[in-house]
Amino acid sequence: MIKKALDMFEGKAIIVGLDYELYDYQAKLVIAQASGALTWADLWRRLLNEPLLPLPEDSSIFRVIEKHSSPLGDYRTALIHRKNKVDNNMSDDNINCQEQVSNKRFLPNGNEKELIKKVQKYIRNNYSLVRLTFTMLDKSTIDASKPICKMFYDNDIFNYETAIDGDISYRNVMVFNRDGHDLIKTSFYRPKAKPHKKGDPRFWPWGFKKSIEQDTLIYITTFENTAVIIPLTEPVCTDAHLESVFGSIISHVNLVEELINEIKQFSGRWVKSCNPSKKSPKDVGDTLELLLGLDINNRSDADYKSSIELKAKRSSSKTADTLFSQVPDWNVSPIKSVRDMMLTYGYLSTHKQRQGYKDLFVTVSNIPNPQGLFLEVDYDAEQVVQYHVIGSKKEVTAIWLFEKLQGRLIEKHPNTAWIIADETLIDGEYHFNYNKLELTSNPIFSQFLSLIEQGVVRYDWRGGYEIDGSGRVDKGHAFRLKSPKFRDELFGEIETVSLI
DNA sequence: GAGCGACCGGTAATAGGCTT
DNA sequence: AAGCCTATTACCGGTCGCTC
Repeated sequence: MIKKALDMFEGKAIIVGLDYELYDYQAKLVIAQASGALTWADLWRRLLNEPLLPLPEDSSIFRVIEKHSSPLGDYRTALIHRKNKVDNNMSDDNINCQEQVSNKRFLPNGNEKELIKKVQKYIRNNYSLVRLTFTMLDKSTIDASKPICKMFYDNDIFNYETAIDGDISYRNVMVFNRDGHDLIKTSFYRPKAKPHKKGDPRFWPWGFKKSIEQDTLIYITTFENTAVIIPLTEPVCTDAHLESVFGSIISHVNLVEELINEIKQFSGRWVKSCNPSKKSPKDVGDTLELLLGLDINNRSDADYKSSIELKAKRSSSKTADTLFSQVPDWNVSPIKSVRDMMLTYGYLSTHKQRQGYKDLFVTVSNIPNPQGLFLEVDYDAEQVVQYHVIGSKKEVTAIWLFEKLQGRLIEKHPNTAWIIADETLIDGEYHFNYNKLELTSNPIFSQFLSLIEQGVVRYDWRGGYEIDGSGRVDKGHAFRLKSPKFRDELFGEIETVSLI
C-alpha cells in the first residue's frame, strides 16, 4: 500500500523532473515540498501515517519551483539547477517553450537587469520587483508582498498591520515616467475579505494604467520616506531622470584611488608571504594587510580607514566569500550559547587533537543539512531563524534579528575590495602576486534576505567544544556567500580593476 | 568542474575570581 | 576598591577533498 503510494509520488517526480529540467533528487524535493513535507524522506514518513495523501496539484508544484527561482537572475538556486544545455537534446521542445514563457513572467530579462544596475548606482535602499500582469491593470491593484509591506512600514509610508479592512488611505508616491517623475496620489488598503481573515494588502497609484503597459517590470523602493516606483523601461529609467531625483552618483572615488595606488606599490610582482615557510589559508589576507601597514585585526568594521573592507583570495580559490561572522541573538534563541549549540547538535570529533570534543563544522542553508539544520526568513517577526528537523518534528534553535544582521552587513561592507593574488614558491618560501581587484559597494539588505531564502547566502558553524572540559576551537561562525559569482546579486554593480 | 561538508590559522574584548 | 590574571567568547583571515 505504502509502496504503491510512494511509487505514485515518484512517478510524478519523474514527470516534473523532465518538465522542469531537474535532477531526480531535486524533482523529488519539489514534490515533497509541494505536498507539505520538508524532504523526500519526510514525505515518506508522512505516507506511513497517511497513505492516501493526494498527489500535489500542479499549481503548488509550480509555486515551489517559483519560490526557489531567483527574482534577480535567470539561474536556479541550490535546490534547482539548470541542466547543461548539452544534455537537453532529448527534452520536448514544446514543454521547454512553455516553461520558458512561464518563468520569464517573473524574472528580469537582460535589458531589465541592466536597468536595475543603473538604478542602483543612484539609490541603494531596499527594493522589490513586481511584474505588472493583466489582472493587476484590469483590477487596478498591486499586491503588497511581505517585503513590500515591511519596506513601507520601515519608512513610515504605510502600516498595513493597523489598517482596517475596507478603509482606503492615500499617500503621494513618486512615479517615474517618460518625462521624469510625478508625485501621484496612491491608495493603500486592505480590501474587505471573509470574516476572520485579513484582506491582502494592496496599493495602486491613480492613473497608473494610462502610463504603463502590461508586463512591465517595476522597481519599488523608498527615498526620504516616500515610496518610489520606477518602471524598468528604456525611455523611463534614464540617468537624467534618476539624477534629477537622487542627485549625482555618490562615490568614494578618492579613497578607492588612494587604496589602488597603495596596492600598486607592490602589485604585479612577487612579494614574500608574512609566514613564508608554511602555507596557511589566512596568509594571503594577512600579508596584504601587512603590506598596507594595517594591523592584523579582528575588528568588526571595515579594514581600510573604516571605509573599505579588504578581502584577499588566491586566484586558484573558488570558495565561498565570508560576509561577516555573527553568532545568533542568544537572549531570544532557545539555544543559549555556541557551546550549547555544539554540544546539542555537534558530532563527535574525528580530529586527532580533539578527542572527546563535539565538533560542528557545517553549512546551514535553506534546506536541511545532515544535522537537520536549516534557515528560514521570517519577515513578520523580522528574524532569520535556524530550525532543526527530525522526521516531521521541526523546532527553532537559534535566531538572528534583522536589525543586527542589517547593521553588521552595512558596517562591514560599505565598500569592499576583493583582491586576487597568485601564489608561488620561490626558494622554499611562499610569495604572493596581487594583481586584480573587484570593487563592490553598499550591499542591499532585502537582497541578503532573499539570498538566504534561495540558499545562496548560508551560515557556517565553525567550531567545537570538549564535552566535559573547557577545550574549544572557534574559527568564527559566519554568514557566507556560496560563490563569488553571486556577488552582483548582493551588491549590484561590480567594478573590476587591473593592478598591473 | 562545481557543489558541499568539513576543516585550517589566528587576535581582541570581556567577565569574573583572586590578590593586594 | 583597584588591579591583575585567566578563562571564555566573539570576531578576524581563509581552504581542502570527495562526490556527482
